[in-house]
Amino acid sequence: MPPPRGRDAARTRADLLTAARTLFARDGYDRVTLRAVGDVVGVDPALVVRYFGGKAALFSEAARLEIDLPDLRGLDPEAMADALVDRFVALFDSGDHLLALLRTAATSPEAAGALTEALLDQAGPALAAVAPDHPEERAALVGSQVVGLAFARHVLVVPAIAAMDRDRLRGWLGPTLVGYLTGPAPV
Amino acid sequence: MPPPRGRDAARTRADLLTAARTLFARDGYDRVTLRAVGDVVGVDPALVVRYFGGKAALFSEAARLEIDLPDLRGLDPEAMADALVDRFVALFDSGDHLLALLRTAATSPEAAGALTEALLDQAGPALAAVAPDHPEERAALVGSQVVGLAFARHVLVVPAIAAMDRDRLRGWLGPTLVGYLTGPAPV
DNA sequence: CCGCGAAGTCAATGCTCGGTGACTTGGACG
DNA sequence: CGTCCAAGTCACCGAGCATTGACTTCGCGG
Repeated sequence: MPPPRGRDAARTRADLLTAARTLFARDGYDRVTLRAVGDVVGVDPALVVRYFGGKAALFSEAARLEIDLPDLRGLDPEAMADALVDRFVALFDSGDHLLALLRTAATSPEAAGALTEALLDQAGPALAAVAPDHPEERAALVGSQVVGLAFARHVLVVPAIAAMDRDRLRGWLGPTLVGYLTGPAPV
Repeated sequence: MPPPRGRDAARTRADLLTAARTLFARDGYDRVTLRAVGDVVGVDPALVVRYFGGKAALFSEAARLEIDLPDLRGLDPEAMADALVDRFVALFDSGDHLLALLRTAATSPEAAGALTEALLDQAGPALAAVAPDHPEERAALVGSQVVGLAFARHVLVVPAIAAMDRDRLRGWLGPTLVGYLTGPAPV
């Protein structure tokens, strides 16, 4: 049993935020109710709107994404593949931010914009830095495979993909991602 | 102006179905209302539940997916790549079934199951037929890239990807898909 | 021209949700 | 021990939704 919840606004706020993130990651924006968020923490739903201003604001704070790709320049292909897969897999295997954003992006243009922006503005430059040409296309293709993997693994839960450990993911996806980034462009 | 809607149940039903499919593809299950579906056709929402039994039944009829992959056996890699990309791109570039299912799968376990099942049971065997080993993993990886592409192109609308024509998609994705299917497996 | 069944309408019901504002309670501090 | 403000609660809107069942209207066959 956790210590019997003192009246600590900062702690309550933080608890609400992580509870919301978990629920958003599992159910998506529309199907999460402020009542449910409050229940998880054991607090009245009105507090949620008091602390965050409303459901939309709660979401945008809970789903803020930080991709933090390492510098890929100078890495040999193998190392680059490992770095990419490791970082992206960590992003959706541990941490609910990406999943919350992904689930919600499917039906909310704002969330879709936020996810696209995170992918393009945060991961984009690091990816483009090692692309010999067509940097936007290459970065976007990497993003598409990452998003597809996250979807298959956590939303669809395709058994063959959900069962892969990180090594296996590295083995399959590494070549694809590095190929998109540094391989030859079509015609 | 279309002919002033006679009282034709079959036609009304069909119109409702395609209207629903379009809306589901654009907004996802939760954000589509039976009122909206009725409005598109110019008919009372109660008719929708009369004809289909309810919103859930309407969706599952509207989003029924037929993937219809051609036989890939005996094709050289280039031809196989073209066949795969062409079919999958057609599936989400023209036709709302896949998009409706994809948008909804993000937040509905039933829709997620339906999409997974379509991918595995319909496309799976055709893909597995040309896989030298690990057929489930290979088919699932193809599926993950296809889903990611659909998501990036139609949900996120990443400019670099939304702008690609079919030839360019073939050039970028063909090698990846064929690589997943017939390339060497990791270690 | 009439009547009857199918096609479509209408109003109402019950539910859930986000958000609001007045209220109560806890605890730190003097 | 008492005061006082922040932390938390409570009851309550107003809106939107799917679904229901009784009603009305169209149009075809006789």
